[in-house]
Amino acid sequence: MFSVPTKTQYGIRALVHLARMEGSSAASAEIAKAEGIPPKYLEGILGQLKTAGLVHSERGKNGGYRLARSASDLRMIEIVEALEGEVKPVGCLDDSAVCAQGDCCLPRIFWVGLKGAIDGYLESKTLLDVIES
Amino acid sequence: MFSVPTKTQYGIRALVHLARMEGSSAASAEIAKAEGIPPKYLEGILGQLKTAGLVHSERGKNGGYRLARSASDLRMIEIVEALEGEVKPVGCLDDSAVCAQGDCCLPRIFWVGLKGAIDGYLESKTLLDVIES
DNA sequence: GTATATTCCTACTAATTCCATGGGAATACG
DNA sequence: CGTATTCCCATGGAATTAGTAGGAATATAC
Repeated sequence: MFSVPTKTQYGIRALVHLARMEGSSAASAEIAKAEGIPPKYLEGILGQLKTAGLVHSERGKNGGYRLARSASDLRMIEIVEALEGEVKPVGCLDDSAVCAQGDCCLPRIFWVGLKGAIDGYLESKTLLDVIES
Repeated sequence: MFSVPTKTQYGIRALVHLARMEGSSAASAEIAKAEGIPPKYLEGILGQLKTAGLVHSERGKNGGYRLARSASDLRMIEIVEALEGEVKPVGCLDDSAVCAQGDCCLPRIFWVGLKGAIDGYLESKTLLDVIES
């Protein structure tokens, strides 16, 4: 239950790698080799992280990726949401009047609470915390 | 991210239904109709809940299901684990020495913490909490 | 003891999501 | 110009989830 997709695990490991570069950049293929991540797959993952503004990139020879911010300023929830979208245990989290009958939406508050517990943890941790743990 | 399978949502709604029966039993088909759950699918779900000891059942005419314990004594984590297994964000939660190289297992502590946050919430809530929320 | 309502068991299919892979265009450096 | 890199789009296989189907076993009521 609640297993984390490889995409997210790969993404975090890639960011850990970048955080250790101390400001200099690393190429996708280089990270992939060091971390044991399928190279082509990682390209896409880094693309998503770039779109979300978590990393910067430079093309061409000597190009590569680097963190957009310091590791202490990168919250884990940003990373997770960039790669997999918002934490959303069930579809009807917001809308309290979806179901006309039955107990369909009764557990809604319960799921909202679960989202709160998960979000709270992910917001409390930064990339630096992960590296130093 | 972290979406809850329909099986678990259905299972919880079925238990909510049973909790409201005040001790008397309800047939699977009856619950399915009232809650808008595919009948044959619900049969299997109730079977799992029975195997886990969360409900009791009686066969034959006038048979059906009832809660094995009072709603205030049924923790939500029991229900989730009965239907989907243990909360396990990543595979290598226990073994701290799985990965020989790379940053594969560095984030382990982070995932252990996430499991703790989720488990903590699910342990703190009972079926009665869900009904009364 | 027969009809009926129910759980219980096993297997199967359909749909969806996850996990990549492939080919090549655009860009930058030397 | 040659090479290393990001970037973009499409495709395919694997795994999981979701739901169906058929019928055996069991209990009740008449």
